This record gives sequence, C-alpha cells and structure tokens, in this order.
Amino acid sequence: MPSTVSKSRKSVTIKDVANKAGTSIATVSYVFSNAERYLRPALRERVLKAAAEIGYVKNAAASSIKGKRRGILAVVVAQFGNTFFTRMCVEIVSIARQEGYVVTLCNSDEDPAQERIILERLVAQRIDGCILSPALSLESNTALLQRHHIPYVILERSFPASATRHNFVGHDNFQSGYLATRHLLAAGHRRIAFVGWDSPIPNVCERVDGYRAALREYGLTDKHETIVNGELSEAAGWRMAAQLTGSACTAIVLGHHDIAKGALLYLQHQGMRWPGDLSLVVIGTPEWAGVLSPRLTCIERPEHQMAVAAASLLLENISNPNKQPIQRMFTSTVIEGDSVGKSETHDQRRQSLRSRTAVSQGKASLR
Amino acid sequence: MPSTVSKSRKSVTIKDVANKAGTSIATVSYVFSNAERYLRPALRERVLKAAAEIGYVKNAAASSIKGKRRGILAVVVAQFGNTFFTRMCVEIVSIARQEGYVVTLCNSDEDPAQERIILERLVAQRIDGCILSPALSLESNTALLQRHHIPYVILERSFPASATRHNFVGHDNFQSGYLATRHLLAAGHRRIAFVGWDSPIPNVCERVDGYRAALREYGLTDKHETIVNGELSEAAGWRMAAQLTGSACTAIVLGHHDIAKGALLYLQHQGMRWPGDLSLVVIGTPEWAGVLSPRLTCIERPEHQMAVAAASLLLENISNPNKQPIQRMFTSTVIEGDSVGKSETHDQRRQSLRSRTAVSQGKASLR
DNA sequence: TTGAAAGCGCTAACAG
DNA sequence: CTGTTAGCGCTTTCAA
Repeated sequence: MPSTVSKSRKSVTIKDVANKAGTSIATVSYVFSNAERYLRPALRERVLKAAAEIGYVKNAAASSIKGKRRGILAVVVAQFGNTFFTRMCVEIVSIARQEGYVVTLCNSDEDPAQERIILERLVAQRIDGCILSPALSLESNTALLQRHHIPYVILERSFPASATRHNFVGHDNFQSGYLATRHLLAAGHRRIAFVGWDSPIPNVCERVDGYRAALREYGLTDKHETIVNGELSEAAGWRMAAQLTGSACTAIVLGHHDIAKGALLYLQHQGMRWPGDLSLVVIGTPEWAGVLSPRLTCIERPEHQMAVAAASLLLENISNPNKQPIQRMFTSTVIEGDSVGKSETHDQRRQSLRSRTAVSQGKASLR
Repeated sequence: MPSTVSKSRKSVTIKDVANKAGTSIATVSYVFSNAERYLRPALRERVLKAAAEIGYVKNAAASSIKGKRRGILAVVVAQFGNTFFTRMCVEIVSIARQEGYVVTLCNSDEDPAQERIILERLVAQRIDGCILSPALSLESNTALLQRHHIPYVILERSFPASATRHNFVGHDNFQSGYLATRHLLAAGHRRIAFVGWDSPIPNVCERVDGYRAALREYGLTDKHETIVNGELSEAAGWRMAAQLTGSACTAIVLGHHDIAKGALLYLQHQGMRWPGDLSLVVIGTPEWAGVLSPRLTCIERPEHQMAVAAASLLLENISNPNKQPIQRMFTSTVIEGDSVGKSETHDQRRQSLRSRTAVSQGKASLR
C-alpha cells in the first residue's frame, strides 16, 4: 500500500530559504518556530521575505518527528451520516481550527474491525489526540491509543465497566427515554409503545430503561409495556410501525430518527394523522421534525454543549497528559411540537399529576 | 501556536524492534515497507513478532519525509453541514480508506480567507491530494496547491474562466434550474417564481439561467420572470416566500434546500397547501422532502457518482501527476413527489406540448 | 541474505 | 545575536 510518491520537483525546504536569505538553516528554523529567540528584526524580515518569494511552507511532518506536535486531531464516529454526529463534528472541527489543528474525520460504520484499522492508521500518523465514539464497547481499541500515549475522549458511546478510566462526554440515554415517556404519560397516555433499535451498544437499552422507569412512576407494570426492536433502518421503522397498528397503543416513543422516519412514512401511507390517531415523540432532532405539520415533539440532546465539552477536554488533556480522566454527562430537553395530544384517559392523568412532583415539561400542546 | 508536546514516554521505534529482534534497523524497515526485498522467512517472522510484542506502529510522518506518501487526503468544502456535501464526503472517505488513506475534512464556511488558512495548513501537512469545493472562484488558492505539487480536483464549484487547467467534477446547475422549471411548465404553469440565493458563486446564477431558458422555450418573456434572492438561510426563505404570496405565481422553484425549508415553514404558517395553493419543486434532495406529505418533487444531483468520480480522479492523479486535467459534468434528474399540480392554464399547455419536442420528464403526477 | 551509514527536513543545545 | 552540529524515525544505497 505505501508506495513511493513520484515527486516531479522537490518541495522547497528550510535550506532553500537559508540560501536565498544568505543565512543559516538554524536562523530560518527559529524564525518559523521559536518566537522567543531574539533575532535582529532586519534578519527576520529578510528570512520572511525570502520564504514568501520561494513559497516556503514548513513541513509539519518533519517538524513532528523532533517532538513538536503534529497539528492533527481525529474524530472517529460510528455513524457519520447521522446528523447528531455530523453536527457535533462541525462544531469540533471549528474549535480545533481555532487552536491550530486540522481534524481528520473517520467513519467506522458500526464495525469494530474497521474502527481498529482506522485507529491504527491514526496512530501511524501520530495524531495529537482523538475523539472516539466507539462502534462497540471494545476496550482493546482504546488500549491501542493508551499504549501510544495519544490523549482521547470517548464520545456518547459509553463503556459500562471501567468508565472512570477514560475521558468521557455523553448524554444521559436513560433520561432521554424517561423524558419522552413521561411527556406522553403526562398527556394522559397509558398504552405507550417504544420503538427501538436492536443494537449491541448500551445506549438503546438505557433508553428503554428510562421508558420503563417512567411507566413505573405512573404505576404501570410490565403488562403495559410494548417494546419493539429491529435493525437500524427506515425499512425496519416502517415494519415496526405496521406491527403496532393492531395494538391498543395510543402513543409511540420513536427511539431513533432513522427508525422514526420509516415509521412516519408508514403512518402517512396508512392515512393516519398525529396527534389525532396516535401521539408521537421522537428521541433526537432530525431536520424534518420541524418541517412536518403538525410538527413533531422531539427529545433534544445538547449537541453543541457536548461538542464543546469533548473538544475542550481533549485539548486540556493534550496540554496536560497526566490529568485525571473525567466524565461529563449531559441531559436532554423536550422540544415541544404538536404531535402529542391528550389521551382519553384524561381523568386518570389529572389524578396522576396531583399525586406526583410537578411535571413541568409534560405540558402537552394541543393543536 | 505550534508548542512542544510533553511526551511522557517516548513512542516505540524501529530501533526498539531491531533490538528486540536482534537485528538491524534496516531489516525492520524492509519488513514494514518493502515487500519485494527477500528476507529469510524466519527473520521476517522474528521481526514481526518482536514488533507485535512491543506494539510498534510505523511513524508515517517520519516515513513521509523520505519521499514516501503521507497517507492523508483532504476534502475542503464550503458548507459542511449541507447534506449534499456531507453525503459526498462519506462516500469519498470510504473510497479513500480502501486505498489506505485517511481523510481530513475541512470546512471553509464560504470564507475564502478561512479556505486559504486551511489550505496552508494542509500544505504544511504535505497531504497527498485534495478535493476542493472553493468558497469563491479564487485562483490564488489553487495556485498554492499547484506550487506544492499537490494533486487536487475541484468539486462542484467551478471556475468560469480557466476551467480546463483543473481537474473538475461537478453537476450542471443550468440543467437543474432548467429541469425544475420545465417540469412546472409542462404541468401547465406559466407564472413561475424562482427563489434563489444571492451568492457570489456562479452556481446559483446558472440555475437562474436554466430557469430562464425553460421559460423561453415555452415562449415566455422576461415579463413572466419572477426572481427573488436573499442570503442563504431559512429566515431568508421565509421572507422571500412571504414576499411572493401577493404575486400571481402559481408555482415556485426553490433554488436551495435551506431556503426551501424557510419558505415551506412560511407556507404552512399561512395554512397554504401544495400543490393546491402552490406547486413546488426544490433543487436538491433534503431528507425531509420525502417525509412531508404531500411529498416534495425534487431535482436530484448525482451525489454518489460525483463522489466516486472525484475520488477516482484524485487517486489517478496521485499515481500519475503528469496526467492532463479533465472535467466531468453530471446531470440531475427529477424525483417525482406530489407537490406539482396541473395549473388552470391547462389548454395553453396542451398547445405548447404539441408545438415542441417531447418533454418526457415533465409528466406531472397528480394526487 | 543482511547491515552500516548517509541522508530526508527540521529543532535545539551549544559555541562563538 | 547567529551559526554549527547532533540527532528525530525512517529509507535506501552500497558493501560485506
């Protein structure tokens, strides 16, 4: 794979600049990498001028093998097309640039083996740091980063066990599932389905746990649970929605936006309307949620805060590699749309509300 | 900015492997970078084993200063959040990985100065090649790449003048505007508005030209043109849609999906329905186009083909730097939704159709 | 069949 | 104040 590059002409080096400016390569090096060192302003100018004339740009690769930082960060995600990650990437890239880094974005496509290859390639590049959203809870991949002393922060996908050994930034999946469900419960719904994603990563399970916890809080047992899972695709969403139409459910928590899209398509296909025929809450904020009419009620994860936190944490760890790893967990909020209607079990609801703590975000907006 | 990195422990090098395996660094180097050179299988094995044990990974940066390729490609786009570019990026990254490259994605945010900084940083990294979607038709930025002999291909954003001097992959913006408009004309509409983006890049103008050409083909003069432009934002889309409601227009070509979103929001806010009150065609394929009901009719750009073409062209140019630059232009297609209805000027339309060439894609789907 | 040694472009003591 | 010089990790003659 690594073949020789047939450079037509050699690229201009520090030596060329030195010749042109009539000085030594050391001086040129100082001009470009050591602001402290005092140089006669005239000399400095001469070097700069010479460099500009012949178009010199310092070779960061050569510089890095002498112990200087590389100027490259990496972000490795499992679902690059997922807007949740895309948005965070945009943010991270922009923060990194302000600090003088370029960032390499990689997509493991939910495949741990791919992830391994990518990480090895990144280690080969001796990147300065890495933000990783692991495809699976594979400790062996983070071990690789550790062995090469590459600072990293785990984003969103968590390691159940040894959490405190890693820097971590994520959002509370349990709380997302809980919030979505409570929102529907507060609107009076008692038969609520959860449409999820049959995944090896823990995130989804946590959302289901949140769903369950909310039901329990309203005194509902597992007889009231309706949980369907499928693979992560629109087609699966369509299928699962179809599966649900026979059921007694009056509301659905859509656990992932891709699945939500398929489900919605099915509902429209069947001529069903929301919130009339079915109340809906989706976990995530797909672009289309606000364009649909009636608008969808969403659970918004704090993408911006998470991106900022991940980037800062990484940058801190680069400047101080001995820093203790820390974990930061963010919570989601309800973005009210018009897809949640009052259920017929209206009276029950009022009782519920009275007997419990205030459910501020649970106010259903009725269109 | 480029500060020293305080490496806690030095990373493992070729020398460590040589020691461990009881051989010379030359041999280790051959094992890892020259498959041709014959080595006693036993020795090769010994080296491999030693390397695995101490976790050696070749330093690509050091390797590159001896003339080996870097293993890094870059993609620089002007609107990273734009799904059109995001989708192509995903594709390009995946092709590049198969060839052993990691890719650095950068976002110039439509700012030529940012683009300049980014490109300088990439040159400093001595990347092997670059796919660039320029913020503006700034030749000076491509000149930088040329001076450093970095192969590149221009993506989508074209240089009007010296086109043949660059590798180029793009789609025909004129044709997109034309197709959208003709689709509406064929459905009988005669008062068609074009909602565009007031941009310095030529793409948008080309779309408007296509719009005009289609009108002319149907015998309509500039008195029938309604063109509104604003900045590139949802808010502007909303405003422009508002501006249009008073007009006599029965159909709108939405020139960009961000603007389309704002416009749609406005129409919904006003309680207007499509295609009943207004027929719509959007240039681009936003995710939400298929979720809306009725679905939006879209002009789809061949993102996949473009990404493949750009990546292959770049890879070809890397292996053969003296290759003549080539230009590849792709065309769009109509994705029929249900947002185009027959206009009242139905009779005019039939006449038009008879007197002209067949307008195959112009078949309106009536819901 | 292998290894010694001369660099690649750059940095940083250390002299002058 | 500036330049000489010894490497950084790796590749590649060239000699053994």
